[in-house]
Amino acid sequence: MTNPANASQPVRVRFAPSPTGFLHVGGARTALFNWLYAKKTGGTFILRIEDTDEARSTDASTDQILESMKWLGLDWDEGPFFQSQRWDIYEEHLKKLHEGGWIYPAFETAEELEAMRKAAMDAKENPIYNRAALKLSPEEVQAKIAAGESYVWRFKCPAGKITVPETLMTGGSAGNVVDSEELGDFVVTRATTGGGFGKPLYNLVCAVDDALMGITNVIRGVEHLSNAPRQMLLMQAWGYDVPSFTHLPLIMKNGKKMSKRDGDADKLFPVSVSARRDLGYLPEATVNFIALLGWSMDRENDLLTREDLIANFSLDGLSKANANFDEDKYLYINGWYIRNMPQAEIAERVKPFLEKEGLVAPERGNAWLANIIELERERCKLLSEFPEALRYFFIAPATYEEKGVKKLFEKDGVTELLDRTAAILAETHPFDAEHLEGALRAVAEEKGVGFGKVAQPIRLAVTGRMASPGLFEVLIALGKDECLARIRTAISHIQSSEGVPVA
RNA sequence: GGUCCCAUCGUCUAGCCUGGUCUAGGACGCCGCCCUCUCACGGCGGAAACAGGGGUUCGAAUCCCCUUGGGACUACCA
Repeated sequence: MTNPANASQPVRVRFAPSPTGFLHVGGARTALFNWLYAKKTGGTFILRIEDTDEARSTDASTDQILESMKWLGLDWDEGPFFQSQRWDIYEEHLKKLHEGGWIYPAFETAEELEAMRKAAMDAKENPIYNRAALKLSPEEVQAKIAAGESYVWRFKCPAGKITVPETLMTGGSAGNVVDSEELGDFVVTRATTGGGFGKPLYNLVCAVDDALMGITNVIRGVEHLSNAPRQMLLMQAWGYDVPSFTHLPLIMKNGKKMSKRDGDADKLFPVSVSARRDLGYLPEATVNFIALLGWSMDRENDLLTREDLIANFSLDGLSKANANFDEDKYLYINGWYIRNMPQAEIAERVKPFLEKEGLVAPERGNAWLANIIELERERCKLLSEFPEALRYFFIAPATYEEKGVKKLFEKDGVTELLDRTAAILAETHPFDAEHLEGALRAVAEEKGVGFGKVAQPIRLAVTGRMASPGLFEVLIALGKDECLARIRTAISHIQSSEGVPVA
């Protein structure tokens, strides 16, 4: 086996997305693992944009990928490099391949190839190219080119078994052993005419760049496993060192590979990083969660900081089995970060989500805002849940939870209770937790009921809900006047002939 | 169809390479209890897995083979 280039050199890894859509969580994990490996080893993380498919690549996509990487905190040391700006380099390499007799033109049309493939499959054979073009004499080739026939360049795979320096998907061997004849003479350029080379294709540009950029470890999704031997053959044809390869297991969703083709159709569970961000997932939670897809730090801990990840990441700790994208766990981890973030920090992050829903109260001030966010944070697992959770602090309830209305407002004596409580509240000075508790306990005692019997109707009257943070905190945040107004509104609803409006 | 990869609780996984310490550990989810003005948070406890079959061995989740299951690739995309 070829000596991997990473024997003792400093680590150089890369993330090489194609800008044909957004960065999805699978790509993010690939980027993260590369980034982590670089950080852990003190190596270099390179970003390369694989935009050789001019028909499908867009600048908007590149922008979105870069933005998502930044949001995740995956900063790169070199790049971004764009393959579309490196045509000359690939042309040079094509020339070398040609001079070395490694490539040859093949004239079959796509339709012919498709028919051959189908025939091979029907005959239960491996559908690889039959090398018909290789049997053409130089004169025949010249004649076809002169006649303006379209052709592609194919790489002539040498016979024999080759061992790709793969670290993970080895099938129990020292590397990934493949019979190069089963690879087929793969295509390295797009179709062209007139004797030139045509635009280079993925396997070629990837091999050139990985070699030229001095990549020591190619870490990418397992869907590229079968490309590794081809890229290795190419690198060897040029006389370059071959990096070591680590092919990551797939991230599955609903039993199949999670792909950007799945899109963000599912509004609750989109696959793009940017849509997750808009839903209120945190970058630290996202990084933590995707790191756990195919890797684990130890047998105990799942809540990992970026520092934990860097300090403990290792290619040896990688799992080979495909990982299922567990939404529940993602949500749990996100909630954990929301709960454990510094107070000022969480307030800053929630603010834009509130503003987007028009929930602003400049007259209350920033301290008040931070306070109410603090009150609800343990009930929210996504930043986008805050607007609904905090709505009653900004707007008096127009409706009341139906279950609560039945259970609390339709009970005998509730108006008296509410009325009495309002009266006591009105006399409570100062309006703080200590005095509030004294006041409400006094009402409970006076009525001969448990404390909850007093607290619950008040909560429903003031928030419209059955559940909320501690009642005193809510009342204080709202202020005495607002509380009294809401209680009176509730009473009038209960007494009105139309009944209480329910949600 | 061909080639290749993979296989521990429902899910993410530890353990597997270097067989015995595994009556298989943790986490999410689920259930129960506690805390409690509700919800949530938190605490405690519970149910829950080595895909099946053959070997090798004194001994296998760990090594080998087969079966089954899942997946990827099979483009003049990346």
